[in-house]
Amino acid sequence: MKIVTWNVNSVKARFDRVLNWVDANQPDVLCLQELKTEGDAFPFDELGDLGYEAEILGQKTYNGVALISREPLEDVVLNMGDGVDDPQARLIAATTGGVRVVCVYVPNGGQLNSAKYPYKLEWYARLRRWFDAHEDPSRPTVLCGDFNVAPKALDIEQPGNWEGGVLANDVVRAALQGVVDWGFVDTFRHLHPQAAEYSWWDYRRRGLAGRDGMRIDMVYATRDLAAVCTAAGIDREERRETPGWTKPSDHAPCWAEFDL
DNA sequence: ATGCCCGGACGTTCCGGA
Repeated sequence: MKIVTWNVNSVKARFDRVLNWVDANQPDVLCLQELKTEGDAFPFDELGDLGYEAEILGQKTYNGVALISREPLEDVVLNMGDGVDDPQARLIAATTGGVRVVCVYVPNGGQLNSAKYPYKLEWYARLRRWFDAHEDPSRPTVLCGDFNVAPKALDIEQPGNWEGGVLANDVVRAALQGVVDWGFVDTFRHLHPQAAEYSWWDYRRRGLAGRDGMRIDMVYATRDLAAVCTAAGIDREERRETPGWTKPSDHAPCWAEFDL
């Protein structure tokens, strides 16, 4: 089973690229973030033609997440439902092909001194409580998405540009670790302990050529599932500009394969 | 010098992204 996460930065602007990528790469499960639509622009019909069904939690302009699978999507959950007044569409979960899949778009955090930063930290704390209350770490579970945290200095191409900021400091890393400690393994890092590969390149820093990438998109799996993870990688080519073709997202698809 | 690029919209400039 091949599971992929991809922050597409508007599914409407990325319509052709998403369908082309799915057709070329044939994932079993695809998790998308930053749809930036409530659903009218989502390619339900075109994905159906390729053999997929989809569930989405849309939002106009910002956020929005989707789960796309060849197998039925069951027991769908939309956002955490924890009583917090939070209208942002950042979590969708479902069971498909025998695996519980949770797709998240973690808040960016803005600046350290902005209100968005404590919102990010609280979102991570809520996510851990949500797992404690609703999910079972003994079940095969995948948590994937855009975590807006580089787990280690190794995950940053130019640490001097980012260390200490909202994506790379001890506090946000501890917040991410709090969720990971529920029972997850970072599949990419598990299989490639020393690999310097990245999943996001800022549009403002000349893309891939700017050599300033970060690995902030991950596919986490529970231990038993990670034990049968046979391959994991990042499709850096998808981040490349293609003359005469739709522009790339600033994030690359990140994938893991499980021998199920 | 910390900027540069994108997508979206109560759009012609702003916000958010990370």
